[in-house]
Amino acid sequence: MNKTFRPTESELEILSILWDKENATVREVHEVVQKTKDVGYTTTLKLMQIMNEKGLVTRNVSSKTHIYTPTLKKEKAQEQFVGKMIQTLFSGSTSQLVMQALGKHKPSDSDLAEIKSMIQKLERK
Amino acid sequence: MNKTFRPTESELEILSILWDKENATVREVHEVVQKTKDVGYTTTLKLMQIMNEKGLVTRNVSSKTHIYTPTLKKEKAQEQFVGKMIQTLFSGSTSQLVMQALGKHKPSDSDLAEIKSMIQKLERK
DNA sequence: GATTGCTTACGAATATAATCGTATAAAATA
DNA sequence: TATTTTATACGATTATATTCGTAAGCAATC
Repeated sequence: MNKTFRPTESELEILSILWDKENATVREVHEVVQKTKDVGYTTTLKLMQIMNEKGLVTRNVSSKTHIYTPTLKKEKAQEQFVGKMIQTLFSGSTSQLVMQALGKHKPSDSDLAEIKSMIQKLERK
Repeated sequence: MNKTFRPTESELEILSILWDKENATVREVHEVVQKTKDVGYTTTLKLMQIMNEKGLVTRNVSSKTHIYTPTLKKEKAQEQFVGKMIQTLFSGSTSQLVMQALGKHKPSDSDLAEIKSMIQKLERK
């Protein structure tokens, strides 16, 4: 079994910061959050405490300043959100999602090459 | 200018039904909603009334039973959600999203061919 | 040792989303 | 025409998410 987490918008923002840094203190996270949102320190603290209760993160409490680590893996979250999006917005069609993404946000040439080789691999299956 | 709507989860579900049917009455929408969620008719009604206030849908009131039409276009919603997802979950990398999608949900051969031709078009740009 | 600053804990306020019950009117039907 | 069915309107409740103020403890600095 593998519980499916459904992080809220704010939680997702914090998670993406944690994914970036591997792990971090509330202050470190808050410093990044502040760049985009104007909220108080205790707001970020509270959110991270709630995320801990939900099991989205764990924390190391051995020193006064706690260190938070995400338990939900980035890949898992990507999988969940992409899957959900394909269902609700693209009528279950992966290719439609891919076309939309490529059309609106063109990747670099090397990225295109990478995608191409992936498609070739898929075709051989 | 072009206001960016941010439909909630329930609103998105209703929108996807409306996109499918072009337009529909509350009862028609509710019948589909009921297949997945166990909620009362007035809940669906209320949601659609709120969506009307927000401008997510318009409605034709000329007969007793109102007919609702989505104003937010499916393509626009796709664009918004895909863009947001690329930013928050894929560090701004379109190709990463594409790879994830292709890896987890393999499209049909004809869809793959379609994607391939799209890539070729992009390469020429 | 007293003061200042940083940290967590936690209750409470506020905002937003979702749900439903009831009233009322129109239409369908008995 | 009386009754039943179906629709909207809308207030109220409940659930969930977000925000912040304040208390208390610890540590660095004065």
